[in-house]
Order: sequence, then C-alpha cells, then structure tokens
Amino acid sequence: MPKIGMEPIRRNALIEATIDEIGKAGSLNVTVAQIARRAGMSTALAHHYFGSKDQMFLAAMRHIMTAFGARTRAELAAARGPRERLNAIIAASFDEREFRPEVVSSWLSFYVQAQNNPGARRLLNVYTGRLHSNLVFNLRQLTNIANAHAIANGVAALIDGLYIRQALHNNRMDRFQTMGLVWDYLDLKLGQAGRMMKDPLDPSRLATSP
Amino acid sequence: MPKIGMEPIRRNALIEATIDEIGKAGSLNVTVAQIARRAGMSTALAHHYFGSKDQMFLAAMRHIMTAFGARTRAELAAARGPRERLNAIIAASFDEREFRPEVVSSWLSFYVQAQNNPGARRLLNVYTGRLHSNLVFNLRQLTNIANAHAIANGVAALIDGLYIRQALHNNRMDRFQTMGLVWDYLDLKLGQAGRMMKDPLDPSRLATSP
Amino acid sequence: MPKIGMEPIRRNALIEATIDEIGKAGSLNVTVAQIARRAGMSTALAHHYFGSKDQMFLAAMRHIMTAFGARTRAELAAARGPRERLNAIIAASFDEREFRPEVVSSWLSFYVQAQNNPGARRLLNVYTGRLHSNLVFNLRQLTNIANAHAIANGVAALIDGLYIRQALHNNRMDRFQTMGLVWDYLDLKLGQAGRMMKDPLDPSRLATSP
Amino acid sequence: MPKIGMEPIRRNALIEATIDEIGKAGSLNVTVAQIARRAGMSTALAHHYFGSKDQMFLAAMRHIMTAFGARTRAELAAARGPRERLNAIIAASFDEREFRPEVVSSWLSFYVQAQNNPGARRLLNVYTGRLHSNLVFNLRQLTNIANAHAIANGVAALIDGLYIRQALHNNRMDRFQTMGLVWDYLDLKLGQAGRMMKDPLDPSRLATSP
DNA sequence: AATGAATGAGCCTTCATTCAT
DNA sequence: AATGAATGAAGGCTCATTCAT
Repeated sequence: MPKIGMEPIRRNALIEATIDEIGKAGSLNVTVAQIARRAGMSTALAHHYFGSKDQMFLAAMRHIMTAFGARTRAELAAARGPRERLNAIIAASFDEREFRPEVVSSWLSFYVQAQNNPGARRLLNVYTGRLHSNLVFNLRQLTNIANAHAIANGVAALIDGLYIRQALHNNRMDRFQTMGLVWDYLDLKLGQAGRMMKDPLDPSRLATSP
Repeated sequence: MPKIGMEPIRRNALIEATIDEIGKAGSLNVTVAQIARRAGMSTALAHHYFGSKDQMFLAAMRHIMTAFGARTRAELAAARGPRERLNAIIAASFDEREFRPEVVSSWLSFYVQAQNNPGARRLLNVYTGRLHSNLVFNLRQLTNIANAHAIANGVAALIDGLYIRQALHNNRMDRFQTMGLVWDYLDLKLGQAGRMMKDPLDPSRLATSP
Repeated sequence: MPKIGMEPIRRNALIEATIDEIGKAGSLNVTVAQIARRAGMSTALAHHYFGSKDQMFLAAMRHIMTAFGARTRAELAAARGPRERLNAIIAASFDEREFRPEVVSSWLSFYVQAQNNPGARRLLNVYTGRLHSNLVFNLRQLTNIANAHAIANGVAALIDGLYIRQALHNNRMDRFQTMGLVWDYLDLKLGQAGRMMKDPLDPSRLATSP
Repeated sequence: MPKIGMEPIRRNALIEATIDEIGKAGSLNVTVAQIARRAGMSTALAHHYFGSKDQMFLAAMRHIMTAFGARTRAELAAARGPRERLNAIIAASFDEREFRPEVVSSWLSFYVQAQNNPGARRLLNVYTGRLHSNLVFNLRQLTNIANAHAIANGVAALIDGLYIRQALHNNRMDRFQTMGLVWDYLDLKLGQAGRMMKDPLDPSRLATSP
C-alpha cells in the first residue's frame, strides 16, 4: 500500500530499528536485513531511504546525539545557578528514557566506531565539544579556568566509564547511584577548588545535592 | 623454512599481530588473512595454531590481561602501605608499555565484545574482579567497607573512561596527567572518607602522594 | 531479469540440477557452485532459496521419494487383485522415467548418506516403511503373516541390489529383465508358500504374470 | 624410534585405519589426518607410504577384496558337490569376520566409488567377475547355461541388496537369516530349474540345506 | 624412518547493494 | 512507494600435499 509522505515514518522506523539491533548485538555487526526486518520493510527500501548501511548508522548516531542535546537543553531550562546546571548536564546523560541497556550499548558501539570512521568522528566531536564547553562554562563560575577544564575532563571520563560499565552490565548501581557518583565527584572537586579559592561551598546547596 | 619448536613463536606472532590489527582497525572487524599476513604466515597456519578466529581473539585478550596482571604484581611489589599500593594498582593500568593507542584500542574492542561473547566475558570478569578486590582490599585499610566498595567503583569507572578516551584520541592528557586524575580522585575520596570517619589524613602520607 | 513468482521455478531447477550433478559425480561430492551453475544461477541465489547445501540435498532426496510415491500410487490404481498390485509396486521402482543411470546413482548416494545423516535417514525410513507395508499388505492376502514379511524383505533386498548394480552399470539386464527377476522371485516364493499352505497357485494367474 | 622393516606394518596399520574410518563415517569423506591419527602416525608418513589418499583408498579396497577371495577359497575347499560349493560361495560373503557394520559400510563406499573412479572400478570388476564365474561354474552343473547366468545375476543382486541393507541397519535379520535368504533363493531357482529340466532335486540335499 | 611445519586451492556461506517491475 | 530477485565480493575454515630436518 504505497502512501505519500511515508519518508519520515520509514526513516524513523529504520533508525529505531538500527539502534535496537545494534544494542541487541552489542556491536555494529548487524545486517541491513535484520534492521529492515525489524523496521517492517525490505532491505531494498532501507537502501532507498538511506543509500547505504553506513548512512543508516550515521543517522542513528545523529538521532541519539540529537536526543541527548534536546534532553540537555530541557534539563538546563529548569536549573538555577551553575551548580544546578552542572547537575542538569550530568542528569541528561543518565535520563531514564535513554539510559537503557540497548541504547547505551548502541551508543558505545558508535563511540568506538568513531575511532576510525570520519563521519562518526565528526558527530562524536560535536557531542564531546558541547559537553565539555557546557561543563566548563558553568564550572568557570565556580572555580578558575584551569580547574574548570580539569574537572570537566574528570566528569566526562567518569560519564564514559559509567556508560561502558552499564553496557557491560558490570554496573551494579542503578541510575540514581550512577548519577550520584558523578555529582559527588563534582562536589568534592568543587569543595577542593573552593578551599583552594578560599571560597567555601554554600552549605545550603550541599544540603540539596544528592 | 620448517623448523622445530615453532609453535610458541608462531602463536606469539599471531597474538601480537591480532592486537595490532584490531588496534589499527579499532574494532574486531579484521580478517584472519590480515592478521596472518602481518604475522608473516598463511591463514591456514593461523588456523592450525588457533583453531578459529575466535580462539585467536581470546588468546589475544588473555595475553593483554596476563600482561596487565604481571604489571600489577610488579608495581605492587615495590609499594609500601595501602595508599602506595592503590597508586600502584592504578599505575599498572597506565603503564607506558601498554597504554599505547593500539593496545588500548584493542583492549576496548575486547571490552565491548564481552557484552555478548561468553568466552570474552569470562576473561573480562576475571580482570574486573581482580581489580575490584585489589582496590577494596587496600581501601579497606583506610576506610569502612561501604566506602571501600564505592570508591573502588568510582576508580574503576574512571579508569575505563580514561581508557576509552585514550582510544578515541579524545584524551588531551598525557600518561601522568591521566594517572594523576585518578590518584587525585582517590585522595579526595579518602580525604572525605577520613573526615567522615573523624580520622584526618596523615599529612606525611599526603606529602608523598602524587 | 527479475520477475515475480520465481521461487518455485528456481527451487525446481536447483533440485533437478542437484540430482543431475550428484548422479554425474556418483557421490555427494559436488559443490554448490556446480549445482548453481547447472541451474543457471549464482551460488548466493541457491543459498537464498535453500539455506544450505544440506537442505538442497534433502530437498532433492525428498523430490525423488515423492516422485516414487506418486508412481506407486499411479501403478496401483490400475492394478486388480493382490498379485497385480505387488507387480505394480515393483514396477514403480523401475519406471522408465526414473530408472535412469543418473537418477539411480543419485538415489544411491542419498541411500548411503542415510547411514549417518539424520535428515536423510528420516526420509529414507519413510520410503522403506511404505514399501514394506505396501508389500506386506498385499502379500498378506496370498500367504501367512510370517511369509509375508520374509518375502517383503527378500523383494526389498532384491530391488536395492538391482538398483546398486544399475548405478554401477554392472547390470547387463534391461528394465524388463530387471523387473522380471523380481516378479519371478515373487512367483517362486508365493508358489512355495502356496504349496506350504496346501493352496496351489491358480494357473490362470500365473499365465498373466510376466 | 625409526626401525627397519616397518613398511609392511605401517601399510597394514594404515589400511585397517582407512577401513575403520570409512566405515565409521559411512562414506569416503574421511581425512588423511583422521586415518593417520588412528593408525598412530603422521599424515606425512601416510603419504610417504601410499603417495596419495587415493592410493590409500585403493589399497584398502584391494585388502577387502583379497580377504574376500581368501575366504571364498577356504570355504570352497571344505565343500563337496556343486550345491555345497554354491552355499560356500554365499557363506564367504557373510563371514562373521567381515560382515560387521563398519566393514560392510566401508565396502559399500568403495562399491559406490567404483561408479566413476577407474582404479576402484577395475578392482570391483575383478570381484564381480570372480563371483559371477564362480557361481556360474557350479550352477552350470545343476542347470542349463541360460538359467545359470540368470540365477547368478539374481544371487549377486540379492547379496548386494542385503549388504546395503546391512550397512544402513535396515536389516533386521542376523547373519544366518541373511544367508538363509540367499540359500533359499537358490533352492527355489534350482528347484524350478530342476522341474524345468525334469530333474527333481535330490531330497537328501534339501534336508541338509538351511 | 619419521614428523612438524607450512601452504595453495577450494568450498560453504554471508551480505551489501542493484535492478526491473 | 515498494519489493522480490539476483549477484559479486569476500571471509572463515579445511585439507591434501610437500619439504626441510
């Protein structure tokens, strides 16, 4: 039943299917046939809409990145002050809608692929860059520039590490414990930085932190 | 040039070649032919010595794990006291002989494969378990049991995160900065733990920490 | 030249080609490439339609068995009385459309493969069982049950022996002499059985036997 | 431990191993490595002694044929009169030392291979020819020449059929029932022939027949 | 006499991609 | 818009055979 205006629907179905299949397989070793079947169409149609398997992968990666960006903006909108905004940025990484084994596993696969695939690399760099500048921008208001970069590096590494451990089911922590670990790292680093800046943390903020 | 006693030589050459090729490719998408060629032999011989591609991968993974274990023991032998031993354990992860892009990338690939491959999973669990118990054993002498586990989790996640960033060349830090980041995390957590235990850190020990 | 409804055509072509190639080779040592080439398509398409070489072999065997079953039914439909039906069953085995060197040779290969291949074994057992019960059912009306089974065994062995000799071109007899040999065996056994039962054979029936 | 005069021992071990492996596999799909391993030596040595896999197969086939010829002569030596000699010839085919599943299966494989392999064909023709002339020679003393050939054909087909059924475990009869079936066929054919020659069978002989 | 070492050739199977309809 | 049909290219694995020792 050929219909008009199917393109966005088909493309979306394929992207979801791609993420699901990659997540299930735990690697990019999935066939176009698998993806197309899960999306309820023929491989020929999948190629019609994306041109190649690689493009499908990139679209799926872009989809994940875009969703992450949107979540970050949403979380940030509700946050007040730099410390809350930092927590919001972290929370966006562990949002319950995306911090599911299959999405995380899929994300990890793309992450790894970015080592050698220029397209994937470019997308990943956008994400990495945004995360870093978002963190630094807010950290900058709480500590000096050198510290801000150092802390941002630590936070980013921690997030990646927690992601990979989640993908491997090696993570015995739930979503809140996971986020808490990162927030706690921030608290400590900022506390240290604070002391180094002779600018003790506001106790009231500490009281509300996880 | 048929000689006797070639088996260990060939096996070793294949393992090195496997790690190199996987590292170069950034994934397990390498052919037996590539590996065999780099190791200077035919694919048939590679199969003769390892039986299957999978076994070759597992042997390479085991090789990396074994080397890591040996380094850990060596570092630990020179360490005095729990704090130094913790630093030693961390240092073993970032030893200059192994913390090279290709080895790290290869490690990451195995790490990812462990998601679904039982053999890889088993090997990884041994590594993960050892790292955790090594950390906890020494942390236990500096803080309570709950903290020890929590800190070990954080350290492990941090190491993983730094590894993945190293593999992606996203890590602008050198080996010492990388290690320093983890040591610093330990210092902070133990300092916090110390305060929480009303057991302030010994200033003399702090003086020797990196 | 992609058309729709090709599946039955392709499958049939592959089955015929399989039988031809096996018959020509005299064993199952034929490659998928040979079969596919003879059937006028790529090996990939052959796999697309049958999944594996083994399935192709089984389909070919099933094809031969089915054809034999159909011939048996056709011959039986025209037969009157148990003695004629016995002859009909035997005639079905030596039908000129199938008692050709290549089909016989192919049949023999499957027969032999049934020794260790469960799928082939199952198919063969169906054939063997049907032949035996068909024979016994009609023999039962001419002699006692023990004799019926014994005679059926002899007839079946004789058919198999004549088949193998046909496959090896060791059989200097034509189709009618071959059938005659089995019919003659039946006559003798039933004559003997008749005498043993004090029930001499009806001379009129003998007159119509070949 | 290289020894002199090993050649016949090695060759024999390889021949036995070949028969065993083929019998176990139910086809000629056995590797030189399997055979060599079972014979307790390297594949290189197997090639050294036989030159090629094909030659090993032919040697094994020749071995079976030779053993059969020897048994026939032995059985014949003890037989008195044409009828006993015919029974002796048949008995040689079902000798307990050789009528075992693996030998029979191996025999069948060679039999089948003779379809297209000239060497195997030549060997088989020798066997077939000897059996036929042995049978005809003795039958000739009990019936006319045409009958003699016809009966020899029937007996040979029956033996082949019983062999193949033995190889497939489709034969529910033991060795004596199997032989009895062929002897019985002979009795019937000779009885018929006798009647046709107005030369009734000697009742005393019948009394001793199985 | 004996073997470990080594490989070329080949086979089954998979899969991304294209095309006619 | 959609798909069944079709294939070239490649990859993992096996194996008979050779060779230096």
